[in-house]
Amino acid sequence: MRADALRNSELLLQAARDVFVERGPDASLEEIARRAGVGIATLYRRFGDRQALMHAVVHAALVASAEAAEHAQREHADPFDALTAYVHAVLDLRTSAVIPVLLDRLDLAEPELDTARRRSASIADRLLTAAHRAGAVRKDVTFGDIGLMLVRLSRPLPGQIPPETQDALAHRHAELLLRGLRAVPSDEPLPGSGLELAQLRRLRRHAPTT
Amino acid sequence: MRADALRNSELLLQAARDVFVERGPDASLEEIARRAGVGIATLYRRFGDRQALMHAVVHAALVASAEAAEHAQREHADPFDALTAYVHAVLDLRTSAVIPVLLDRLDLAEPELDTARRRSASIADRLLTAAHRAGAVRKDVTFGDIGLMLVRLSRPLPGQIPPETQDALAHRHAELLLRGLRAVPSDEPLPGSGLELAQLRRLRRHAPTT
DNA sequence: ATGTAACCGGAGGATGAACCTCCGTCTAGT
DNA sequence: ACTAGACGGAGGTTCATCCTCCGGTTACAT
Repeated sequence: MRADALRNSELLLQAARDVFVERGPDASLEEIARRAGVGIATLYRRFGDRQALMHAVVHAALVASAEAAEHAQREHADPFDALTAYVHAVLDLRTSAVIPVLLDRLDLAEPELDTARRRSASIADRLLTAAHRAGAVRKDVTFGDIGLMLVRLSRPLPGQIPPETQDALAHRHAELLLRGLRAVPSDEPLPGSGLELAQLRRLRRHAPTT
Repeated sequence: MRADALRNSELLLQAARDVFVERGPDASLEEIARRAGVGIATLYRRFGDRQALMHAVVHAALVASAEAAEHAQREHADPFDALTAYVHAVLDLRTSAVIPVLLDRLDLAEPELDTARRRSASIADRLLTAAHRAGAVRKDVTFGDIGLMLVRLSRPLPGQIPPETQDALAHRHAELLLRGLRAVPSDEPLPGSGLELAQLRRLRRHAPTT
């Protein structure tokens, strides 16, 4: 593969990731090409169709975040620090932003994707389990909670906010979230995870939705 | 105004709010009409154009959440409980979801909108100030933090998730957030709000974005 | 330096979605 | 029972996106 072709492939993958995140799975392929700074023909030549492009984007995201998880585990002895590093890495990689957007359109049975998914999930799960075992994280916080909060933190805020600001805010709010996850002395169960729905319902008594 | 016309107006406002949240400010007006269960002509007859519809949606949202804030303050003696009730109410009203989506397209100078905005903001601000004064909320948590986290919590998650699940998750995650906001003994400043950016930078050293 | 295989960009016809008006029908309220 | 006022949806127009084809350009080996 020629060097320029390789470079354009990577530019297209990045652009596709960002545009899918912003505009959803039906985003214009021409906008992706435009954003990558290449012609539309180059996109079609490289990826054939929308499906193949989505597949490539998701595969790259899974591989990158698996590596990030391994790296976080290797570099940080303290489990909470490792988890924190992983959370920030995933925000930078936009993994949690792009995958849910494309999930419905993917063939998850496809072996290449399935392998990458399992690998990524198992390493991330190990990170949280370690944090739990060390007593660093609230007991009632699940893997799903963290995953979904990462989705929320990854998604771009609506309106015209410069990308650097978006990123800075996401990382700041991630810290806010991590404080919420952290085990504290007064460790009451969280409504919805267990039995304490009554308390939540009480607090939600408010003026009716008009 | 005839009763059926009034009912259709309200259905349209609700549908418009939801569709704008899901599809952004350029959402199809025909989809809005479809979702409201009325003909497209009814939408045009009632609101004239997209601009007027957006205006009406935002105005309704501001008024409703101002009322919710007053209600929360009136009903809860404890400032943290009041704040909690307000957060859950705003999630139900979708205020924080719809306003940022339409913000760029609105004429904020427009008096009717400006009045509603000031009123809503000042009441909400009073809620947080009270919580701060009571020492119930971390000192480095700003009004902007809460507002933006509400935006994140309000936005629909991508993919095919049933609305009830979306709502339940949003409220659960709101609790997670509120725990993070709550003042705790080991009350280190949050990176980004003050000076402690070095720590954040250290934790963010991870595998490079590919 | 030069040849060439591989790569590139963009024009352009086809398609389909959304806009917005017009008009014949229906019904809420007196 | 009457009618003012509200209703729905057809349809002409406009416009973005799709995807292919082809003439020009470039990386790289010799």
